[in-house]
Amino acid sequence: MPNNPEITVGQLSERSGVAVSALRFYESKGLIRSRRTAGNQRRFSRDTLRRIAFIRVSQRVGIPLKVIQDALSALPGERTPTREDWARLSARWQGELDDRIKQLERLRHGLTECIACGCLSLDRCALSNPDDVAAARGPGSRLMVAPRDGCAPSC
Amino acid sequence: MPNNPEITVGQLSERSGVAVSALRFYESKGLIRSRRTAGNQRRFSRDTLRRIAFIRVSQRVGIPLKVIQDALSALPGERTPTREDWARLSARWQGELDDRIKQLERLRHGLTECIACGCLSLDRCALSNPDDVAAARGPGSRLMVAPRDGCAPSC
DNA sequence: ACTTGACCTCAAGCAAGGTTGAGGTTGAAT
DNA sequence: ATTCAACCTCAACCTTGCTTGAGGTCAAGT
Repeated sequence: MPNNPEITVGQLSERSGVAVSALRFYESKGLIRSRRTAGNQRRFSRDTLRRIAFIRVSQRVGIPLKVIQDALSALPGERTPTREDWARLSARWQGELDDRIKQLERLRHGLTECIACGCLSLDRCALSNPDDVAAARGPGSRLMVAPRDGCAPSC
Repeated sequence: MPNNPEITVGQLSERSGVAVSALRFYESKGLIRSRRTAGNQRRFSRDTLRRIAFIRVSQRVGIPLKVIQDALSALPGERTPTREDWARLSARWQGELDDRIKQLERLRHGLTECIACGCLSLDRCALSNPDDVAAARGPGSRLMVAPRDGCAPSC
């Protein structure tokens, strides 16, 4: 009883704060996995909680499930992921997070500068960058938030 | 010709980089408005470009269209919005942006700390805050990103 | 007059990320 | 032995944020 390694979907839901329906959905998408009992009920290993933590964190940053799934597929799968496995994974994510934060900061900066001078216009300040996190994927670079800072001279 | 104040939906699309269908969609949602010609075609005033810039910027930060629409409804509507109108609006948004950035930073920090020690677990580090921008709405407060920083002692 | 491209409406479809409900089983406790 | 919450599947539905297509009009050039 001290370390029963398996939990039910309900327990997983309770512990993670994620609805049972969502958990089943995640499983259907391959984000988490489970063993089945003789009676066809799901049993999750406890490290699934970590996976879910990772999923929710990633979602909050705006990463789509598919991409999260790709990332998670880098984890071992058979053996329980080690601390290092997680560390490697999250290191990658920290890069994404950093990028995202920088983007937001540029945005905020741009908003300050450009609105202060009244030129909140797309063609000049290029505040509207169509991409976020997904940016890592495509080869085609889209117009970025102002190479030089602000939109100073033209406004 | 120097200052024809009105543009067609196609021109608006071209200048903003937003698809015509999306522009019509925005109009249907009340995010932008247009006058109609005798022949029932849309004509937009040029400051619509600013609105669209604002919309796209806001979307990038993860704000849903409804909320953006609420914000935009604070703009005059009859008279063309002045610089100050925009400034007021964007000041509000900067607050949101700041919050969002802070959240991300807490996240990154949490990711560093908690993963370094191998305890990426929901119940301890509470990295999984279900809400973002939407947080302003619900009365029920969900578990927040660590009151104290990190997950130090328990890990 | 006629062609052509840009415009119009309205309905349907799509993708993501789930939730809801019907109808049926399991399993732990009484 | 029975009960009853918790589990199962599968299909349908929901919201957001658009796109696509059918069927029709408008306006400018030849």
